[in-house]
Amino acid sequence: MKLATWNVNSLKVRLPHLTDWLAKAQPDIVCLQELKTEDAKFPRAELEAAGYRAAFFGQKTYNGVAILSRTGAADVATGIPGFADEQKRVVAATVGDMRVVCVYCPNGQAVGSEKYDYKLRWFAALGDYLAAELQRHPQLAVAGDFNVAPEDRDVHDPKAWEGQVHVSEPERTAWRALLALGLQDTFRLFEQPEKIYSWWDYRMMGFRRNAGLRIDQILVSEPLAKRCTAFSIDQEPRRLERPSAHAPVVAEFS
DNA sequence: ATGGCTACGATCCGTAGA
Repeated sequence: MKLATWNVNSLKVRLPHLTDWLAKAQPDIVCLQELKTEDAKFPRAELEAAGYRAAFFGQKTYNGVAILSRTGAADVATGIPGFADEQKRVVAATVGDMRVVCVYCPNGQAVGSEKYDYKLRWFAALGDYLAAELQRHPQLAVAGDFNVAPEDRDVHDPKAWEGQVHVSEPERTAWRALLALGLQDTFRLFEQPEKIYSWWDYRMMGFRRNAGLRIDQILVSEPLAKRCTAFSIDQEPRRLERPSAHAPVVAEFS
């Protein structure tokens, strides 16, 4: 069972990349972020032709998330219950025996900004939500763009990034609070080479220089961690013309 | 050197991303 997550940065622009990748990688479940597409314009027919049904929570211009699956999803929930938010950042669904929560965590813009405060409040609300989900669903996966590089080894140049948004201590503490609920970072379940990232800046040839951050993650509950057999980040789509800045991240389960 | 891409929705520039 392959579970993937990919921030596509416009589903409309990236649809050819996405359908090509689905055909090659053959994932069973795919969490998508930054659709930048309202629900009425969601490319349902194209994705169904590719073999995937979709649960989506779209928004014009910004944000927007979806869960694609071969088998279809049950008990779809949108947003964070009890957290009023205009921004469409969360969709959850049950696929087979797995509960999947797809998240597009706020960027935060700059430490100390209004958006940074929103990011920290949003993470606190997400933590409350995931605690409840873990009670109800032992086989829980939380996949998406967390917009936090958890440790310095997840950052190409920790010195340059020190104290900046995505790596600041309050953000890392908020990210670790999710693990404290009983979730594990599938990337760290395996021996990993150094300098593995999931996002590279469009500017300054970020990808060619491997100037990246590992901000896209798949977190899983203990029972799912025991079933996790492989992890990979597929850099191939990042090499294409007009790529998303993010690479697809994949975890496999027995 | 505080820039540098990319997408979007609005026009031919501003906002946002990370």
